[in-house]
Amino acid sequence: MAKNLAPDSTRRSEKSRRAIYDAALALVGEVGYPKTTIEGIAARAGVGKQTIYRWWSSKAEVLMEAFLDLGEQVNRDVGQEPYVIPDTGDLAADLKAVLRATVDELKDPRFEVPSRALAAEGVVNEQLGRQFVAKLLEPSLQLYVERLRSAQAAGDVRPDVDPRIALELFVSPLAQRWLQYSGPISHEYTDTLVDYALHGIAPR
Amino acid sequence: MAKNLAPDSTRRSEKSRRAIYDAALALVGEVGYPKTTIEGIAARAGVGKQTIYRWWSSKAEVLMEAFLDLGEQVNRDVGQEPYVIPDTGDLAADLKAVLRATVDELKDPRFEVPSRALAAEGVVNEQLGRQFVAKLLEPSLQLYVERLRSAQAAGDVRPDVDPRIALELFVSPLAQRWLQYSGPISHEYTDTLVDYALHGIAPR
Amino acid sequence: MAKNLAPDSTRRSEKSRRAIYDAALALVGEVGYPKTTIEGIAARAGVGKQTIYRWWSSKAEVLMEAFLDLGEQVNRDVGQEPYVIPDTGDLAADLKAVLRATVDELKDPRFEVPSRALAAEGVVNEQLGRQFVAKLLEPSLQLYVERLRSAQAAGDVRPDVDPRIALELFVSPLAQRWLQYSGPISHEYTDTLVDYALHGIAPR
Amino acid sequence: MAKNLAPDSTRRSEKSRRAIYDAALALVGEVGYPKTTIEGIAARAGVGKQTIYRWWSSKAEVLMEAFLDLGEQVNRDVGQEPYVIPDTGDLAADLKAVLRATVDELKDPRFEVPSRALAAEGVVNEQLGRQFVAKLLEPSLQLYVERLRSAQAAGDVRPDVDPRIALELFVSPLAQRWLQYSGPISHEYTDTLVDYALHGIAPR
DNA sequence: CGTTAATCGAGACGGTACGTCGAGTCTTAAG
DNA sequence: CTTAAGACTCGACGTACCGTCTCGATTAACG
Repeated sequence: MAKNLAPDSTRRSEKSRRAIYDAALALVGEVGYPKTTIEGIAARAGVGKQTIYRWWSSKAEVLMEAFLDLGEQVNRDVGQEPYVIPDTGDLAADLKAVLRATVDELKDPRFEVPSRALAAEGVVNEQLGRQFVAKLLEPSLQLYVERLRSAQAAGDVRPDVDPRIALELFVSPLAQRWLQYSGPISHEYTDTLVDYALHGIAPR
Repeated sequence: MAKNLAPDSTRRSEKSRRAIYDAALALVGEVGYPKTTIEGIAARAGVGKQTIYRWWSSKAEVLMEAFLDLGEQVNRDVGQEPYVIPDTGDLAADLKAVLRATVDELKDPRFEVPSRALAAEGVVNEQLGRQFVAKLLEPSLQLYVERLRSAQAAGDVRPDVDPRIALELFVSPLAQRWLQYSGPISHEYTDTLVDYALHGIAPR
Repeated sequence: MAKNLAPDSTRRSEKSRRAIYDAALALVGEVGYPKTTIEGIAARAGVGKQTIYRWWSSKAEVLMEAFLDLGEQVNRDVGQEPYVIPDTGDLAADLKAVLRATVDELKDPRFEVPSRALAAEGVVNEQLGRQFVAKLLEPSLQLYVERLRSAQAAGDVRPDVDPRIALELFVSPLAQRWLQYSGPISHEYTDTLVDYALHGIAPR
Repeated sequence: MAKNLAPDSTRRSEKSRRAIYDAALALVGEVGYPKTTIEGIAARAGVGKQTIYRWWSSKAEVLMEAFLDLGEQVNRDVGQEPYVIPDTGDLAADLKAVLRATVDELKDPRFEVPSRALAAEGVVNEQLGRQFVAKLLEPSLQLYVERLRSAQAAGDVRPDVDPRIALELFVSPLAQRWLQYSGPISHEYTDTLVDYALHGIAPR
């Protein structure tokens, strides 16, 4: 009997999956996350509702995969390197450059709506939140860890500093302002963050 | 004609308002935000749905006010000062103390569920997000601004530093870890943040 | 104690009563009986809801009184005689004339909507139905009874015939066709009814 | 697009339909028509409200079909002939017999409440009223038409009489008394109606 | 002829039902 | 066995009215 466990993924329709991803992202972009419904995604994708329920367990999960897929797709298109932090030897300049790029990306509506949607869901749904962090946030943060390690090797960062924590000094403020609308975001702002973070706010 | 705008707030039932606040907070605590419904709040409060719709325009708004009210209530009970940052002259120690208290509060389930709910809604609903910031977040942050200004006067913080930005160096990382489950939260962690923020991560 | 019983009718506002009658009839005419609401009547009459509930116990009752009042008003305007059945000595002609007038009245939209509303309510609400009959229907039927009695005296109707039943032979068919849309209504039709009723359908 | 028109009736759940008919009739019988609600029918039938709204557009329509179905069901149970008017050759006796049976039926509460409900709704809602007549009333009246035609052939009714009108002489008075509570209903009463109708009220 | 108690307009209140939407499950027919 | 389609039960939505209940602000009978 035991019929309901584990659909056979070898028989899965690739076309439907693509259509679902596309529909989900399009709808979230057009009407926002709360008004995006499974029913709506199915209709837009020309797919039965069951096809969605068979492979995903929630709207958030669909969107998460769609978003991840979008990322991979973009990466495949652009080149293989997902995106890296430059290492010119000038730590401050490198960090400022990356953060400026991040500021621009955060303001790109193509990414903004689904990112917010996922982030918001993650705040309230711990499981999804951890997934979001593991699959989307942490990989990016690891790039900073690496850059900071390299800076430690070059003597530009104190050796006793924990890079995973240090990076939060400039990344988290930006993240918070964006997430919570707690302040304006600009290149000057992130430049200032880098300066403060590198040298502290206490007088030398 | 124009009859539907602005109910007469002088005739508002205080008892109903209280009951609605209580029910909303209780339900959010018990079943979580998404499963908290207007219908449920009304039923629990022993109130007609219309009485909620008359005075609030969304579940989020109800919860926001309920939460604000809870804060005020607690403040009234405890004493008049909402809560302040000590100024012992030792900036690092003062900040560490407050942040440790914040860590504890963030883990208190009484506040955690509704806070998350509101924060999450604010991520996705800009209007509410800005309200959340203005009414709940910014007032707290202003306390840090004041403490940092005092530290600048005492020569413990460089005079060219913008306190509103500087405070984010230690507040935002904690906020992000809490909001996004992007890392563990502990007293050691916040102590470290203060140290890094005050003196920077670059060698002197 | 006993405060709620019997409002003091000497203090009753005549202006409000008139306004309520007018509003009720206007609304029933405009939107039909089911969409006519107490709230709507009150708003239209510029009257508090309580003023309606104080003096009437249901929508149907308001409408009934409004309709009765309308009748009296019309009678007052036209002349004192409500309306009578002529007695020219020619029974068939007299009945045909009255029924032709009735046909015309039934088609007058000014009376049709509220009459139907009341009649319908009376079908389902026995108390109101009996009131409707007693106050509106029976007085009219009594006129036929009198005319038939006079005809019996003149030898135009068999003396053993019960006039109260006899009148139904021509009145009820018209009433049913009108009430139930069970057939078209015309002067020819009522003429035929009178002929059949007077002489029967069996051959002599 | 155009998705909302015409649900696929081949996939309709027969079980739900039956349950809805049963619930509707039961509720109308128990609490009366005005207190019978779609919500109540759905709950009683163990059915989603949408399933009702999908297939019917109003409470009246549901009840109408339920009532029609009840009739068919009864007919199926009893025998194939719906019910006929006897033709013993004695027209008066035959009519009296049928009308006596009708009187009894009109007093049977099993039929009375829903019949009144439908009739009342039909008074005020022309579309439904005509449906009521077409599906329920007229078929019964046709039986009288046929019996009268047969009587005409036998020379018991004048050949120039229109049977469709003639039947109203005895049917409509009964109908009106029942519908409007305008008089008592009894076997003697209907007998009298038949006598009057057949021979007229004028002396021979 | 003021007093005062009831009625008045207004509308907030606790409720019930409305008709709609979407969730997630289940069934059917086609491939 | 998966798929598109969509009917099903369920529950919440936000709205409309119900009938009850305060509120001042008029009134109108009577003291």
